Amino acid sequence: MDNARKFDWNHIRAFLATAETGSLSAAARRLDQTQPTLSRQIAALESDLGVMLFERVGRSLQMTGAGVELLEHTRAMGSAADRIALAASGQVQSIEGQVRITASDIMSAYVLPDILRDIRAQAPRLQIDVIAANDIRDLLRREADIAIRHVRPDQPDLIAKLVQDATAHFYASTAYLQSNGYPKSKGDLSRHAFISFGDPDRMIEHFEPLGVHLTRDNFRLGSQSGIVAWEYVKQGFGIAPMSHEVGDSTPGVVRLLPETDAIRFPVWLTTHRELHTSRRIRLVFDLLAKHLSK
Amino acid sequence: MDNARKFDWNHIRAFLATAETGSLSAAARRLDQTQPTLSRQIAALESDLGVMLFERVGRSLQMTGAGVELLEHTRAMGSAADRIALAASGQVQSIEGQVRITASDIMSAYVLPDILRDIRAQAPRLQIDVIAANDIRDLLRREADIAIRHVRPDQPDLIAKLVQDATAHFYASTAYLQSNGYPKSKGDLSRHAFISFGDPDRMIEHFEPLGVHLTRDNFRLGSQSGIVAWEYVKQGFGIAPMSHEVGDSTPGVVRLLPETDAIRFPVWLTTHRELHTSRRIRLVFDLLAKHLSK
DNA sequence: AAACCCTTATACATTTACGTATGGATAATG
DNA sequence: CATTATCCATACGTAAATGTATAAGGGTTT
Repeated sequence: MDNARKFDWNHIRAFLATAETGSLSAAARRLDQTQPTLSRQIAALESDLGVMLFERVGRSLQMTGAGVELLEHTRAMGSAADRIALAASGQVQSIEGQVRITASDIMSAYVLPDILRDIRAQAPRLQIDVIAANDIRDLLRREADIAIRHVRPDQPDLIAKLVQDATAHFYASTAYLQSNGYPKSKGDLSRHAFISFGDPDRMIEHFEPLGVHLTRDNFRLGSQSGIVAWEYVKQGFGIAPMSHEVGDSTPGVVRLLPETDAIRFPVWLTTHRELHTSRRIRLVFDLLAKHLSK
Repeated sequence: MDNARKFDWNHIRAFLATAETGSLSAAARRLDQTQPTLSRQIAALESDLGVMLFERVGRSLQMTGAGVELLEHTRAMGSAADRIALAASGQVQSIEGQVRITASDIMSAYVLPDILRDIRAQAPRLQIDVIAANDIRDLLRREADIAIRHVRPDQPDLIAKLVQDATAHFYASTAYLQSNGYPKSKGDLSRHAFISFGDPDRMIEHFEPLGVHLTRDNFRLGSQSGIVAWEYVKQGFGIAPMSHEVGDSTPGVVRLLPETDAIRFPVWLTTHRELHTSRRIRLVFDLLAKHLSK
């Protein structure tokens, strides 16, 4: 019947790459896939079309007459795909307007820059406003378009996506540790100085279930600004928790109790319903999701 | 970067079908897929390209300007795919030569016809010889090109593929059952007349582990030909095992002890190494594998 | 205005495809 | 002639895509 009319279009791409490079292994490298995958895809395509495309003669492949016959149309398909990519890229680059992102000051300063670089590359005409704030802004009142938060939003009108299950550890500067000693266990932490982000009482009750028992006496210095507090940690004033992504890449600061279980916190990407209609918000949302999901 | 240059080509087909039919559900029906699959594929394509293709407005989708822009190139890609299918179909139809298939006489008579019809439709110039034989032919001596067997071949030079784990049951004609009574349990079978395929002793020892205890006295009639023996069953001479595929589609014959576990036997498709180089053998082998795998 | 039909989006279980590791085979190299 | 390197095919565990079931949102009809 019209059995041959349903084949996997990706297999055509595999055939094209194999024909142009001359081997399955080279095609796999070009397509960022593995050689067994290409091997199976070509075999499946041959089976679907009912035609042999290559003769396996020792180590190298030789294209059959049928393969040559199909190659021309395959090239046409490939160039159409290239034109789609090109046109889409042009559409993206023409996107303009404003998108406001709100995130914690820590994330705004230390995590977002790499992502913003990619956004800039893809849509140079877009204007991004980063609202660095540790209190939660109201998306429904359009104080921002996209929010990066660590709690799930309660309003059902918002679109929320859990993009990461991040981990945090305790960090301190080497200078601090040389003066005050290295804590060997969770119990040792109670004798150390901590830097608070925001309300110390909330930090105390947050660490309690983890087996880290602190009191207000441990918090002699702090700031509502995460960046400022982290600066105090770098300067050797004490210990503070930090996401491993930021902590591990800060020079002069080391992770404490590395064998202890990490502190886990979720990362939620939130936006209002306009995501479904606005190209620019959609673009930024997708790129944020891609990068934050690692 | 050139992020948009790597997208799933099948998603382009999904976009094309959605654009031409006007809805995800209709596109899913055209492509023999489900609506959630299409929904995800379009969403993934939009994310990969960084462009919104449709606006979700109530029940119907409306294409965006970006979608219209890409549609033209998408059509080009689709028509190239159609030309590939057409050219491949032409290549298949031009395949000619002889292919010899060996199988049991039962399978040759009752199972192969439907498959042969498909082979004929795809490659009308192919000459198929079916060697109906219940003894095993030697493929290495080229007595046949492809063998359908119920045991795994021992020669390592052969290519073997397990295509099915078939099931068989006991069958008898309604006329026989009205005269001799319906067996209610495996034990009842010992009091009935059986028709033998080939050697009765081998059948006896084959049924022993299944809890069906027979002696030579149960076999008063038989034939080395499966078709002839099955004819005797239809004529009411006794009981015989038969694959459910054949048994269930034979009028006037019913399955005994339906709640009893089925008799299981494997179906192996075997060919010589020429499979890798011969288009016609490859074609027939793949079609047999497709149909026999259900 | 209520009921219905058709649409799209989400949650979960299953199937499918993929990557890693390995074996076999052939051509190029010392 | 042995050795190395490169290529393709197969086996198996894992990750991704698919299908089923279900909910929710709009139009259309009664």
